[in-house]
Parts: sequence; C-alpha cells; structure tokens
Amino acid sequence: MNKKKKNKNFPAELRLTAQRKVIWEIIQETGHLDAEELYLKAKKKNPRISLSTVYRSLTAFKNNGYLQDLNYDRSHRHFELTQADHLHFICSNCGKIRELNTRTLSALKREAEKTLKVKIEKTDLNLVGLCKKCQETQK
Amino acid sequence: MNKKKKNKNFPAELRLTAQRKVIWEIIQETGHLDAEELYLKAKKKNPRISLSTVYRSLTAFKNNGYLQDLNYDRSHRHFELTQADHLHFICSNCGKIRELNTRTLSALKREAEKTLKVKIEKTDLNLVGLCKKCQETQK
DNA sequence: TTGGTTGCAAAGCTTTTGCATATAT
DNA sequence: ATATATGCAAAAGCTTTGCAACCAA
Repeated sequence: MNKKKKNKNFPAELRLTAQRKVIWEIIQETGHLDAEELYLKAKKKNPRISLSTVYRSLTAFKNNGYLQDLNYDRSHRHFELTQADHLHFICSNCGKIRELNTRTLSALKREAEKTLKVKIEKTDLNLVGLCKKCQETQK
Repeated sequence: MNKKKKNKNFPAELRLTAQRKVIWEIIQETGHLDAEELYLKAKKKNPRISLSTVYRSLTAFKNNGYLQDLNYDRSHRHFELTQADHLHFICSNCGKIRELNTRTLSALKREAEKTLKVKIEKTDLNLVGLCKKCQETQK
C-alpha cells in the first residue's frame, strides 16, 4: 500500500527501476535542479546510482514530457518539472537559482493583457542579480 | 581617418589588436552569438584568429561591461551586447513580438527583492500568448 | 524470455590554461 | 621597454556512448 502510493505518479510509459524511483522522488521534492545536484542527492538515497543513469533518466523523463530544460542552450542541462510559468531568480555571481512566487505576477499579466489586448498563455520571467550571500561576500 | 572611424567605439580600456578588432566588428554587426559562431565568422575575416583568442576576447569584453551572458549558467557561453531589461510579448500563433512597458514590473522587482532578500540587476521577461489578431482568427 | 536499463570506462564537446612568442602602447 | 595578448597544445569540466551484465514486465 505504501509502495503503491509512492509510485502512483511515476510515468506509466517508463520502467520503474530502483534508480529511477529515487530520481523521480527527488525531482518531485526539489522542483528544479541540475544533473550534478541530482546525482549527489540520489547517491545518498541509493549509493549504487551512476551519473550516466542520472543523465539517461533525465533524458527519458524529458522525452516523455515530464521535465523541461531550464537553460536555452543545448549543451548544459538543467531541469525542472514541466510547467507553464517560469519564475526564477538567478544569482549573477554564484549561479544559484531560486524559485519565485509572487502574487504580483498575476497583476502583471492582467495589466499586459489589458494594455496589449492579448491573451497570455505562459510567462517566462528571469530576474538576475545578487543573492543574499553574494551581496555580503562581494563587498 | 577611415581607420579612426572604424575603431571609434572600441573599448578604450582594452588594447586594440587585429584579432579584437575583427571580433568587435562582428559583435557590433551581429548582436548576439556564441563562441563558435563568432570564431567561424572571425576566421573568414582573419584566418589567424584562434579559438582561445575568441574566448579570451569575449571574457575581456564582458569583464568591461560590453557584453553579457545570454544564458544563465556558467558552463556554456552565449553573448550579446549589454542592454537593458528584456520585456517582450510573443504571440504563440504568429510569432509577432511586441515590446512591453509596464509599471507593474517595478513593483514585481521590489517584491522579489524584499521577499528573497536579493539585489536585482536585470530582468528578462517573456510573455507568450495570443495577440489580438490571432485571438480573432483562431476562433 | 527479452527488450529496456544500468554501471563502468572511454570518448566527445566546449571552454580554460600554461608557456613561449609576439605586439600594442 | 614592458605589460598584455596570442597561438598552440594540453588540461579540465560536463555530457554522451559502447558494451556486457542485469532486471522489470
């Protein structure tokens, strides 16, 4: 029963291996991450996971529409759960990415729809700057 | 005189070498590109340019504020001329791009800075949806 | 049973770096 | 004159791939 619950949302098209189970769980918990972060977290849960498997799993999830690239180039891989809106804060110094959650966005959308007379389907917003830690360090 | 004109906008802080002159010209013409594209174009103008020089020049221009990364991760390099915020509306049907100008954005920035305790340097916002014309057509 | 999945190690790419040479100022 | 820039080749990251062993369905 517990097992069933845990794997309930796992993509039906893909084989459920021990490694993928771990990777999938971390993705669900974390939201977005890159291959390296995921690998480190996965190894804690299951030391037998290899980096190749992490990459191959990410590719498999992506090909089935569960994940999408965060970066707009093809040579570096950074993933997140597929979603309509991208709202991230990216530190220009250390590269750390944080999710953004603001109610102001809906106001922004409404304003744009009204002003431009358009219908917005999705948004992609990146704010770039210095995170708290880097603000202190850089001084 | 012609020479002077051509190099008028070249960064005064940097030494003007034959290689950098070519690279600088291409950047001015092209707007944004990655190292590989730039390398290929530069080689046509001056076959003696090496890839290392392209990378080092890009780094130098960037360090002096003339270029900025287009991608927000540190392992792949894609550049463009330094410019203000990106605020576009993109129609998902016809691809038309419109500039966006909204006062709500500053509220959004302030809210993010306060909530995340970060310092925002630039924003990159894309709103995707249906423009007025396509809303009517698609019905 | 069997076709998909994994680990390992080797290969591939893009980007960076050390060093001797060349060059802008 | 001398600090900076360059070319080359080697090194360094990150990602992919070939292959034999494994395993979910």
